[in-house]
Amino acid sequence: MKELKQRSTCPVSTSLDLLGDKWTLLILRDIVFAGKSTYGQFLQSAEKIATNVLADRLAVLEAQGILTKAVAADKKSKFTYRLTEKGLDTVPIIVELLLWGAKHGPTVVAPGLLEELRAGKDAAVAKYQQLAREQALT
Amino acid sequence: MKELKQRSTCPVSTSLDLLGDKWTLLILRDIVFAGKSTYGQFLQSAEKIATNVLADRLAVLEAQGILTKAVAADKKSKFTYRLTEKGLDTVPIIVELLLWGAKHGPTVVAPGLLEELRAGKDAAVAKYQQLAREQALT
DNA sequence: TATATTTGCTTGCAAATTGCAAGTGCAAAT
DNA sequence: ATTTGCACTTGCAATTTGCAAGCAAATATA
Repeated sequence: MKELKQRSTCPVSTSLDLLGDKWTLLILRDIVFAGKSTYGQFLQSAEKIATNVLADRLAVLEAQGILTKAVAADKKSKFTYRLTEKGLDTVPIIVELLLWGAKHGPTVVAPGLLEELRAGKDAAVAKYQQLAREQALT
Repeated sequence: MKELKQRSTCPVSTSLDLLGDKWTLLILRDIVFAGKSTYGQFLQSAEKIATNVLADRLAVLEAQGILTKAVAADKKSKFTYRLTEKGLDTVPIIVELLLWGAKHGPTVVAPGLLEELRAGKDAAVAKYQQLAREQALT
């Protein structure tokens, strides 16, 4: 089991110990905003994560209680990754990264999403968290 | 000049291309929440960043317009790093990381800060942004 | 004026992480 | 019985990180 080393007691630092890399939050983004849940789906994202890096991150995220791994409902040879409540609590972080990137970089955002977030951030965050919770039941 | 490679047009991904590592946001945290501004001060933080990594990150952040480098007011042999408006816009990201870390990890937070953030996130963000702006004038 | 110290880096090198390509094992479909 | 799909694992090269030391210019001290 890979233990996570904590560099300090600062909460920003502690969050970055787990989330501070180029891939982890993209996996969580895929679950929340793209409704993805399987290894194969994560591999298909535009950023092209390497297979070993994906496997490593999924293992760390599961070990840290950010997501759960379960046999898929339809196929026993397939796994379904879902966010825990701790994982759902990262949605505000992802949203702020999204807003910053959309404001300062050349990006493409799903139509309506920016407006929805700007109109009411808390409500939008709650909505996407709830959607992810409901998917976990199917 | 180190060019930043963009993995996709997703705004979350674009933000992580620049901010997605273990050190960059800690430097910004030090400026916003600890009032730091010099190379030597950044080196003294609890997380102990390596000198070459710090030099590299400061160069990237300056090149990307997140911070500005200027000769210090008191000493010509000293430099002062300050946030640009683009840099100040990362404060909400840092705040969300702080809140997540404080909720889910064993951390120590300055007394009153959590209460201040929970009482009114937007107002607190605006306050710390304004404080950083004012420091830039001294 | 000479010497020491402060400040902000740079350099060299070992260790760890990442990226790429290929391969493996198991379940399910054909 | 064989092939396909899915979830990884493995090997290896390239990049990034961490650590220790060194360096150069500006300032402080003797």
